[in-house]
Amino acid sequence: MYYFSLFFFYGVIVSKNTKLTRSEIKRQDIIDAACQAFQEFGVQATSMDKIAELAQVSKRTVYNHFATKQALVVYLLNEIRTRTLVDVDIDTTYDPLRSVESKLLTLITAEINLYSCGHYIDLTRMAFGHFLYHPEELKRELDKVMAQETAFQRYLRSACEHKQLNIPDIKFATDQLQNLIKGSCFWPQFLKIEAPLTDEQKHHIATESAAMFLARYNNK
Amino acid sequence: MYYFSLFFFYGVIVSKNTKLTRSEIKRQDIIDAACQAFQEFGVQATSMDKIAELAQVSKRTVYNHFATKQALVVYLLNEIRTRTLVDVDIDTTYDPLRSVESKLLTLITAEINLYSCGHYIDLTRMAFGHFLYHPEELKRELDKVMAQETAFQRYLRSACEHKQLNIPDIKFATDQLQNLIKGSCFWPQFLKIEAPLTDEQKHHIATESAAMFLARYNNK
DNA sequence: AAAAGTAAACTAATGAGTGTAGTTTACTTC
DNA sequence: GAAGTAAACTACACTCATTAGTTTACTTTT
Repeated sequence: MYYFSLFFFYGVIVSKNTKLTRSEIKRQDIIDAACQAFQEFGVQATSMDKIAELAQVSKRTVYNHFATKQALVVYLLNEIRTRTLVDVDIDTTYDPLRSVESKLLTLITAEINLYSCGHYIDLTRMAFGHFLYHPEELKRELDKVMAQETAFQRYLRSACEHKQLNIPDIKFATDQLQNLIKGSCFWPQFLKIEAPLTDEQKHHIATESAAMFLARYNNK
Repeated sequence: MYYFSLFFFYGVIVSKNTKLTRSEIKRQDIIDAACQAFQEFGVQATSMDKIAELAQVSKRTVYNHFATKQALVVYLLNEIRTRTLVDVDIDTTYDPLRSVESKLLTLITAEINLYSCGHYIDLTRMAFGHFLYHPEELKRELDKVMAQETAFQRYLRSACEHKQLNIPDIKFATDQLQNLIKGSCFWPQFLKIEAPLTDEQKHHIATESAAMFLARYNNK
């Protein structure tokens, strides 16, 4: 059972008082159960009866909290996304006191850690099961998640302006760098065909990605 | 309607006589309909009734040709795979008369074309919808498809032995190159979030992937 | 005549969502 | 601390739609 709960307590409620009402506990149980089941079996293959059973709650209670299955799915997608996007707000302007390589490594590592936190993968997996056959909706969902992409772009542009890098097409180069990282850190995890990366592996991928990128675009 | 039939005629039958029996025609209609529906809506969301309707065939006829829905799915996956793997049998030994860059471009282009042929994407999309929540089976299916991966590896090893490239970890470098290509040519197509690539785009990606790879590993 | 196709009605199971009558919980108020 | 109350929970029986797969009685193709 590789699942672990994404939801523990509502911060707000915990802060006012450690005690949760029964209703809140039940709601949480439902959300946990749905989260687990959707991720493990997919949205389609998970019935509301199954969720009720997993949550140890009557089916009627599930419907008291969420009017429809769709509502439950949408709630979860939004909830996980907002919890995932703990905005990786890294300074993206070129700093003459720091080597481009070092800065790039920091940015790459941040990205790898985002992919490794589990929630991000879980979110996209769930979204996929739900949206794989609705490309327009999928595109919309994914766009919301791709905020990080621009961090690279901003820094690369800044470094180019300071003549540290020589990149004819920044958008394209950003994609190349992203592809190097995602191919090793995101997709295999997404497909659950590769075990989670160790810290050494992450570090190796980060340094090698930076090395290849700089070999191509460094302004020597 | 972006679908186009993957199945037209059985080569064998066509060669003996241009005429197909009614049974064979019906069978083909069923296969075409299933193929289309599975790719468009997913296996789960496609009922046998729907397939019969699309194929303009009675439901019983569907069951005369395929005992169960599962049998139909398995048949299609195998059929598409064998049709897709028109083994890209490129020579992978280093040739002193040809630059590494040129040879690499040939290999990369072959790979991009494989991804662009449509069948490959359709196959993996269908396999995914079917196997996303059965990682072990998915892994097995994918492994069968990943024959091309070794072509790069063989050539890179050969070029290393001839001191043309300097690659400490060939498997890792192969993955890097694959990631550069797949990130632009496979995944966006797979997710149907990007229009098919034009020839210029393909060429651009091929040359830039080779350039980045050689910038890193060329033995200058 | 044999093989294959047909429509249509059928079974059995599943799953979303509802209605109901009775029970538990938490929070007053006496 | 006992009694009352409203909200939330429970079990369960129900509707309605869908879907895999079967059966039947009849027709068309080869």
